[in-house]
Amino acid sequence: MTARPTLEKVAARAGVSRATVSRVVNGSTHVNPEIRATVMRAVEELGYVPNLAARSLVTRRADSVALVFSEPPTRVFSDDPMFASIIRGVGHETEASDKHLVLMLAGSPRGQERIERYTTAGHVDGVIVASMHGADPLPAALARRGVPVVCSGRPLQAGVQGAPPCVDVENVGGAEQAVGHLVAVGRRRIATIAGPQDMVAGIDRLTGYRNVLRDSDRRSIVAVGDFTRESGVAAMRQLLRDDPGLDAVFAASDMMALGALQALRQAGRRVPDDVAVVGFDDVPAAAYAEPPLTTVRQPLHEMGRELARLVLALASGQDAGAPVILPTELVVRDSA
Amino acid sequence: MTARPTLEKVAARAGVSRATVSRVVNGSTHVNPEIRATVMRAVEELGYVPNLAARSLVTRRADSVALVFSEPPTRVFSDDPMFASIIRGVGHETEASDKHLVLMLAGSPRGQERIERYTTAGHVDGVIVASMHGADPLPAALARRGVPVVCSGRPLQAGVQGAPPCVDVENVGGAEQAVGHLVAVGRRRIATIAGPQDMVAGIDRLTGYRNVLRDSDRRSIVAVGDFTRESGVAAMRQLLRDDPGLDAVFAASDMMALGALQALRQAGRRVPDDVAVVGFDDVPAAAYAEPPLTTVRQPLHEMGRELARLVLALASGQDAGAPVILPTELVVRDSA
DNA sequence: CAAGGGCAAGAGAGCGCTCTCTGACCGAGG
DNA sequence: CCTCGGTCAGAGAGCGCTCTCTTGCCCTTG
Repeated sequence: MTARPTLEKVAARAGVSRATVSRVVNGSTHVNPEIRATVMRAVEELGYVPNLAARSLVTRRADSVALVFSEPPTRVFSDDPMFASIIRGVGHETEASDKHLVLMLAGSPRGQERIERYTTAGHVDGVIVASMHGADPLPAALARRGVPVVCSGRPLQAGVQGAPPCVDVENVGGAEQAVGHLVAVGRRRIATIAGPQDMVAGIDRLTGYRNVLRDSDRRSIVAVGDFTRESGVAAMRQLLRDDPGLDAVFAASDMMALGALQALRQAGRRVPDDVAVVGFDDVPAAAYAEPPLTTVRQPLHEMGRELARLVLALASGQDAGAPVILPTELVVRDSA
Repeated sequence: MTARPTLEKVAARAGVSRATVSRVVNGSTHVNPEIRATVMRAVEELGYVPNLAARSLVTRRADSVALVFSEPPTRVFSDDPMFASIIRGVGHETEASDKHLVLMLAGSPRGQERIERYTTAGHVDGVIVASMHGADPLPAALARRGVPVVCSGRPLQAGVQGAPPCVDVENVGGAEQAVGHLVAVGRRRIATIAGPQDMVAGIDRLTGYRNVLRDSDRRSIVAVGDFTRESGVAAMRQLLRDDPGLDAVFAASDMMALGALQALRQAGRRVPDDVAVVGFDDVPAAAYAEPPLTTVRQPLHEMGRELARLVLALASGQDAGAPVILPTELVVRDSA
């Protein structure tokens, strides 16, 4: 690694002081255009790039944002295209603001601690916590130390004063759309494969399901999965045992819906003729399922962008404002 | 944000000098155990966390690694679970080495330039370039400036002196396994849906296909896709037009294989009875396809880990060594 | 013509840390 | 007795940058 030029070097070359070069590099006004040009040339010729560590040391800004997945990454990253979309959205926005994105995956408990140390140490301007579990202690810990933090997904203890700002989708509303559609097409015995009940998305989507059933005077038939395909298969089988006469299923995630499709096929039920199926997420695979899956689309990319925008706003001293809730949209395909 | 304690503060509290605290914090030997304990206590009580910017400024290390996806991220991150696996693998390893992971997605040309500036500026100890396009100028630019760089996927100009070190999978060998299997089960007219011919993975897998066909005295039937599902559908249709009598297809990616499955179904061909299909990648969806897809598994997670290990080794001054080529494995399911 | 105001550039003090160098103190050997 | 080598803690010099403060200049004004 060859020695990289410093401000000092550039200043010497341009025949000005360090301070002036700094002003030019940082785009300050109040610099004589002629001198500015000279400095620019020197910067160019020397290939000068500011040392961020030095800058960060004095400005106490890091120009970076941490994106934390504090789940054990196995589940998080395997199947689920959602996380990639969020990452993309966040990256999109951080790039636009010229910030860097530090990705932290909490594999081990040691990783957890590491993340907490790192993020609370002021090495980032803000933290996006994409953990879906409500019980995650990280957001609160960060907030306590004054680090700007934004959560993806309404935290479980929401409503409590001091809950960190968050970005979420209309989980209740989306589920209502899905189940409402099932009701509208005349289904009578509508079951659900709920998500894990320690995650807000799991809880809220079940709430939406129950809301519609209550209002339409139907009995609820519930099995619980963990958002994975395998759990969808198991839950569907359970449902078929519990109520062989069911004629519709709302799955709280597309992966579970795909699993349900598989279980239904194995059980000899036709979709949607015998059993209508609606999922949630609109993952790419949903459109290619057999039959193509009717589902509730969430704007993941937009969610990532919003997350980044919000944390950046907080980092620049603005107030949090109300939680951002993004709309969902029912995508009707063939399965219901 | 409350003022975070500095080394100075800790030193004052422990009644020692800054240097001693530094020694303790950095785990140097040659410190009296008693004093060490006192210092540790002070660190604990004050909640001291070292300022990385300051440390980095003097040590000229960044303790972080950049992972660059220099493709337009649309394709990269959408469907493809591969990237998530690589990220996970890299994250796994960086965490183990207590390094940070800076993720950079080149969306725009401006992003490209930004990445180049950032990575060449010495703000990271090393760079992992996960661009699959052989023509990417970034690795060479980095190598020129002395920044440790590792590529995922053998670069196109390999063999040329000064090609950066890389980690790749047995693309040729994997394709040979796949097509060999097709030959072994008695297929006569074996077509391929090749990947893009400006990517090494695309080129190499086609080479593997041709190798086996040549040796087994069969005619090659080739259509080219771009690794996406949609392109798989289109290519399969083309193939069916070109040679309606084909009885097997090797697709250079699972997504294309899934597309092929769909096109075959629509064309009324049974898989594997009429046409056998083999994919490449072993994405999670492959196991759930109708019928479950026979494919070539690549150890993506391991690839990520190896990538990280390699760049970390380079960063610590070790030599590159030969390219790391990870083995692939034929996973026989029902489609062939 | 002197005094005041405004603006551009330089000087210099750190930001928090590491690391070399110096100095103090100990026990051993001449 | 003094010297020598060895170990461990402190002193202090920066790392490259930003930013406040000061200085110097020119133009306006009384």
